[in-house]
Parts: sequence; C-alpha cells; structure tokens
Amino acid sequence: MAKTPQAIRGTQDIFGADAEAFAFVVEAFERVRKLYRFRRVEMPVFEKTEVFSRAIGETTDVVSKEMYSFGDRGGESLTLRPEFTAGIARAFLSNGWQQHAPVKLATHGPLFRYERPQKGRYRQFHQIDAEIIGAGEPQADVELLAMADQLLKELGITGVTLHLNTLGDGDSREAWRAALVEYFLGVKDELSEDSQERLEKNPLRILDSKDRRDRAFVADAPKIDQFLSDDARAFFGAVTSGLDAAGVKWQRAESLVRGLDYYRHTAFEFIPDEGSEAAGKLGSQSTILGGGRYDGLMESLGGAPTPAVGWAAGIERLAMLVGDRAEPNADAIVVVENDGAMDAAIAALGTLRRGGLTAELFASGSPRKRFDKAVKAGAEAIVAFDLRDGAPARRIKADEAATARLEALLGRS
RNA sequence: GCGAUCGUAGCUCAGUUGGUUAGAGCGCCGGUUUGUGGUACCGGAGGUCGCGGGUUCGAACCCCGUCGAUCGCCCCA
Repeated sequence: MAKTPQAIRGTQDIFGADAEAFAFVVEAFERVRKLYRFRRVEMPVFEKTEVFSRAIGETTDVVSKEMYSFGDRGGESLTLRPEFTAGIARAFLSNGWQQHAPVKLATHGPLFRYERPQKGRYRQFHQIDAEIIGAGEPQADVELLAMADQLLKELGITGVTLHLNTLGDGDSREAWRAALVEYFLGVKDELSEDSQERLEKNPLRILDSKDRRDRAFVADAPKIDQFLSDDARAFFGAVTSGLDAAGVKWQRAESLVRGLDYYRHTAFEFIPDEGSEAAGKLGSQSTILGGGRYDGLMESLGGAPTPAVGWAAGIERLAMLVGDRAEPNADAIVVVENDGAMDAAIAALGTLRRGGLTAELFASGSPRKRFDKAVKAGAEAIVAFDLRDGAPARRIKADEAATARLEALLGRS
C-alpha cells in the first residue's frame, strides 16, 4: 500500500468537539462584531513580501525568521500572511478606503508563521481580528476594547484581565527607549544572555523577560510615564476613563510592550490571571488577545499618516478556554430495521429535513443492531422502519412533544 | 535555532532484570440472546512494536542515528 503523506508540522486537522469550539468562537465573534457595527472584510492570504517586511519591521523575529516566503513563477517574492494588520493597511491604501474613514473592519482566518509548535501555538493558526482605521481619538480605543471585552464575556471566558499600557507618541517612545538602553547598558553584565541580545535588537522586550536575573533590574527601570508628552498623557487618560465609563475592567501594566515596531500609544493584552483555570489551560502561551494603536503604520507603506487601532486574538487559544462543545444530537435518527422498508425510510428522512429537522439515516450493518446504535448515538427522536405483514411500518420513540412534531410532518401512522 | 520527554491495534494504554506465537478495554464487522429497546454472550478483522543501523544465541525492551509528536526557551495570538 502506498504510504500516507504526513501533515505539515504545526498544522492541525480539527474535528469533533474541538471543531465545535472553534466554530463557537467564530460565531460569537461574528455576532458581537455586528453589534458594534464592524464591517466584514475578506483579505488575501498572501501578499508581496514587502507588505509585511515594511509594515512589521525588518528586524523583528516575525519578519527575519518566521515568514513563509516563496518566489512565484514570475520571480516575485510572496509571503503567506503572518498577521492581518499589514494586509488590511495595504488594502486600505490600495483601494482608497480613506473615503470610508473612519472605518471599522473585522475579519478572521488562517495565518502562518514558521515557528516551533507547542501548546496554543501552530504554524498555521487562526485569528479573529478587529481594526478601526482613520480614527485618531481615544474613543476609538475604547470602542475597540469594549468589543473585545464583550466578546470574551459572551464566550464565557473568566479569569482573564485586560492589561493596558501606553507607549506614548513617537517621540515619547524614542526617549523612553533611549533611557532604557542607557539604564540596561549600565548593568549589562548581570543580565541574562537573552536580554543582552535584546539590548541590541529590541530593548523594550527586556521588560517582560521571564528570567529571574532580569526581573530585579526591570523593577527599577525607567518608566514610560516619565517620558510622556502632555498630549500622550492626556490621550491615555481619555482611554482609561472611557474604559471605566464603558464598564471594562483593566489593569495598568507598565512593562507591557508589544513586539512589533508599529505600535504607538495604547498597547494591551488580555492575559489569564495567575493561577486561574484559564492560565492552566493555556500553558505558557498566555496572551489570548492583543493589540494596540499603530499610528505610524500607513506611512511605512507609503500612505498618508493615518491613525488606527486594532487587535487580534488566537482562535485556538480562545477555543481552549471555552471548554468542550459537544456536537449537537440529531433531532431525529431514522432507522431501517428491515431493508424492505428502505424506500419508505428514505422518503421520511427527506420529509423531516425539508421540515427543518436535523436528521440522519441508520441503515447499514446488522439490521438487528441498528436500533441500538441509534439509541447509543443519541437523538431527540428515533423513527424506526420495519416490515409488518409485508408493508413498511413506522414506530416513533420520543417524548410527546417531539412525537407530535414528527407526526405533524410525517402524518400519523 | 536550543532543551526535555515520548513513539506498541482506528482510539486509550499494558507488556516482568532482554526469553516461545505481542495483549486488554473501547470502537468496528458478524452471530446468538433480548424484542418497544442503551442488555449479555460468542466469534472476527485489524500491528513491519515510527524508521534505519548496532550489541546479543535471542530486542517492543539496551546503544547510536533519523523522522515524528508533545511540552518548554526564544518570539508571539
């Protein structure tokens, strides 16, 4: 026999209860997104490589070592999207969506990153995504976060807190960054190896290092608040008071930074509370929803300065938190206990389905065992067909309400 | 890219210091029993023990390599 090819590392075949949980997340997102009047957008799964390298930042890990890039037949370098935001920004610019600005957009689908898979992290993974483009006011941040908060509540996810920070405007962020570099340079030899490297590449990231050696210094590191311009401080104040007004609980996280170059002002993540059930289910992949403001992104793609905020959440991670979602039982299972009654059963099956009932046919294997299999499979009703005096006869096993509903469709026997 | 753990039936797993023909439960298929029902019993199919090499009289078991999975580091949703 020919050998079965293996699935690609880090891809998943999702089935059964896991697939139901996945669908549950997407359905809730679609519902909430409509409540908040976010408009649905469908995006290409791949783009020219430069869309991502310019938007996300050449030096980030995502671009430098995690992209699925390939040359097409014309020699163009293309990349499977590692995130939504860059592609949406490109679409906004190339389609002239400025005319709709401010525009609230929502989408979901697969993303690709060449990483080592582990719990809650895959090479092909799936996100839901929400963006508000062309809105520079803090109310947009509030709107976006209120939507995220409501979504998590509707999913029944508890033990998760919104961690909120500001990175200030471009100047604030640069000043803070310079101060951090200077501070950490002074204690460089005592930092972990990873953080010594981060000092060169991404000094902000030292702040959320997990290494104990770094932690001691992080506590005394310069705080963004010292470097905020008046405007930036006022902006953040408006976001937090807006969240309070909207009833969204949040917690200040001074060392929360986001990995990608384009973030400004608001940065946030929803993270499970330490020791919570949610934290246990997620393993070490703790962020379930993250995002922020990216006012500089459009310029990096050659567009006019355009303020924007957005977030994305991993569907797999959310699905792990919503618990098992059993596949629903059929409204009716039609059992053929004698093949002579097959046609009558098939006819009844069609009638039930046209009447809006979910229905399935059990007509294979030993006729004597089919009924037991139906009982075991579980259904609101079992409609059994047999031959009585040579003619097809029907018997319904269900409670009164279900029996009445079936008889209304099938007629009384 | 680095580290740890693990690969035995469709699934979950047992398999004694290395010793005859590798097992169980569930599931699947068939039969018997029951006969307005989720029962019980009997039988059957299904395994190159991830793959390759080595040690040994003899390897599922020990050693090396390789592939894969899981979890962690880095990074991130």
